[in-house]
Amino acid sequence: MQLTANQQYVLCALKEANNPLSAYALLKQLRKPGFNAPAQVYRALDRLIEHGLAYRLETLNAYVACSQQSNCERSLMAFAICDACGQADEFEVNDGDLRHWAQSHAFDLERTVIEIRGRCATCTRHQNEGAMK
Amino acid sequence: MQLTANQQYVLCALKEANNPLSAYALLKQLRKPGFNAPAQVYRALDRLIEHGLAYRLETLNAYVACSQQSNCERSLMAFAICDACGQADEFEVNDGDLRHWAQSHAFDLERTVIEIRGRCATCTRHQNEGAMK
DNA sequence: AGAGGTATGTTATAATATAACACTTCCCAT
DNA sequence: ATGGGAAGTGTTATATTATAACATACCTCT
Repeated sequence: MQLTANQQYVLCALKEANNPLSAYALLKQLRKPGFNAPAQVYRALDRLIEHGLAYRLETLNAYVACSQQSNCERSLMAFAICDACGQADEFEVNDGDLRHWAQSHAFDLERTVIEIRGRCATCTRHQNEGAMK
Repeated sequence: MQLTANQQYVLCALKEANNPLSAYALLKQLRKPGFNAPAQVYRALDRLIEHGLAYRLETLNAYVACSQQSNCERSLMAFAICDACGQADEFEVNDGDLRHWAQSHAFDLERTVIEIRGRCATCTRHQNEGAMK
């Protein structure tokens, strides 16, 4: 898989970010390398997502690089998104339940989205410390 | 739980629709009863969602009425969304896996989103018939 | 009656995403 | 080698989704 220059720019920006980035945040960052319009960002994102190198977080309208070294494509990834700090953790889940429902309802499953929202360990700890004063 | 007039209008519109409706589709439908601005729709939706009477479909930016008679709040609901006809089926899933991940990572889970995309049984059948000509 | 909370109507604007079109680049089949 | 097609690019314009802000209205409890 060979990435174009634009796709590499976007992927690098996502990898260097600590948090998910919106398409417009990416655009802002990539003005210097020559990005001028949202379509450029969205097109690169589309390809990256197609190839499993990035994900769109549906509950956030934002994008992240795939954090797994190997094949994200083989397994189902879920995201835990912290509402306090914005970090998104990717993890693998067993989708047996969903596949079972799909099969028993003759639903031809193409794509699965699983996102959980809440507070990450770090932010929960800080919140508690605050409360203890 | 007592709904206001606006909330009832929105809930009825959602219930009568076969498919998920966008906020602006709702607005368009509710011009006659006196809706004039998106904020009116969004506010009503917020309350309905808060009370478990409606859901937002994150992958669709659209809204549906809860299809369960009883308490959707007690269990985790997932949606199967057909990319051909747009229908969204609500069903209950076991989120043991996710809760387990959250617990073992000290993630304070607030909300879970599960949506699957694909083709419903009916549309898959029609597609096949089409291909058989 | 009046204070506090929630809902409402309204105007304006922010944030996210796509359409459309002309042009380029690259590959490879003739 | 060449020209034809697929994919990518740069650009302008616009569509779609969502929120901010603020004045007013409507309840409910005292």
